[in-house]
Amino acid sequence: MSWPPEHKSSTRQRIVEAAAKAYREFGLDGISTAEIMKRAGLTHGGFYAHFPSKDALVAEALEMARADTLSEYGKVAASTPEQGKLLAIAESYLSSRHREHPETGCPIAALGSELPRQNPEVREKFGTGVLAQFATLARSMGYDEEASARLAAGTFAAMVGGIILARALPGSNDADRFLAHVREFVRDALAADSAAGLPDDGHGS
Amino acid sequence: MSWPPEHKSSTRQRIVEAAAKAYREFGLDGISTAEIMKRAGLTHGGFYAHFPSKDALVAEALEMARADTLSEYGKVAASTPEQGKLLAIAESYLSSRHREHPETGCPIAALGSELPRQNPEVREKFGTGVLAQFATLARSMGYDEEASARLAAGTFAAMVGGIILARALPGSNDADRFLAHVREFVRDALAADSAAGLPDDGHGS
DNA sequence: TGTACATCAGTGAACGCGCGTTCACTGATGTAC
DNA sequence: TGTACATCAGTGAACGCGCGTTCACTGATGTAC
Repeated sequence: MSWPPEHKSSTRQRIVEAAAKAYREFGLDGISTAEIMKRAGLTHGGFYAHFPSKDALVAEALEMARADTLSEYGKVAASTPEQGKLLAIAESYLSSRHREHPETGCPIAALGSELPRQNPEVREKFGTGVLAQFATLARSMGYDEEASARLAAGTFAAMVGGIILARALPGSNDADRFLAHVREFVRDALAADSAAGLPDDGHGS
Repeated sequence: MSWPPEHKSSTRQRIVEAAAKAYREFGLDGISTAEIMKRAGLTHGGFYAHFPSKDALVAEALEMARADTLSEYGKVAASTPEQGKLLAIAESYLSSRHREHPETGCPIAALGSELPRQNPEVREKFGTGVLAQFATLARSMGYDEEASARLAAGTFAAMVGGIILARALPGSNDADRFLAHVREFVRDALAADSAAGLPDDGHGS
């Protein structure tokens, strides 16, 4: 053992971090392992000393990006009273800042439509993480189970779709106006629901 | 002029159709021009007699997919009374069938997160189309302008995000349950809003 | 304390392969006579 | 009506190029004495 044991693992960590950022910025097919290694301060030859394949790096990078995003919105939730957590997360997510910075934002918004085409390992790992994250989110909402699943699902969908659509629009003015409309929509939807009362699931129609 | 004039243009049409379907199924980087030509019943060499570059085909294929999707939901709207059009479109969009068939579905749901990374021509053309389509949708809703922009934006976001998330989840049971929750969320949101009255924009808080 | 050594993280050249693109050619078509 | 011809849609081989991956080598490190 000639190197400090933490040396290799910290290098590995640096590669995963570089990948998590670069994949969100350029897409899973938009940046090479060589370029990622370069961004981690290394040459491409050493890649396979750390990972068995590119797909293995993709899986780890997605996992890191997802966990980072979760913890970021966990902080938002922590500083908000019980009833307002979901709305606070949604408004923070549906921001111009998030729209402008995919590389540090939610990996589902940055890479969502590429996920179904990844190999089964990558897809299953990430999908399971998303599902668990979503269930945790829903349960912490303070509604009964059926109502929280509905509110969390709808809000989550509007968040992801809102950012993806805003990024697809040409011109930041239209994009920001669109985002503002989605925030208002979510705010009204959550307000209407909590006004309808908590014990009952407040289900209209 | 030795060939009937419509011959070349119908071949070209066949290529665009094959591309529109294949890109939605495999992604913009997931299928080669050679394979698309094969699916159109041709060999790859002839590609550049029809298009100046792959990007040109991408732009046309996205445009066709977008227009097709618009007209499909236009039919749904046409067979629904004024107040229910938006909800009818959303429920049809947020279906298991749509989740299972990206290749004939909405190109934003299939390719949304790849769009910001396309070249400016492709991005601008498609983004402008989406914006125009969205504006048309909003105006035909029968609400006042501000309210329709808000409802159309939020519903549109929930539609796109709902399908993308459902496709990212592992296992069709969880995916379909998620889609059902998003449909309920949208239904409640639209019902709450129309209950709040039309002349005023029904805007809470 | 200083030197020889074994380890192994990292280097850099090379490999197939598939891609977008190019181009000389082929052969089916409608036209001229 | 039949034949020679010009046109051009489509063919298929070839081209660079960048990618993921492999591998023989280098040189910085901690250890043994």
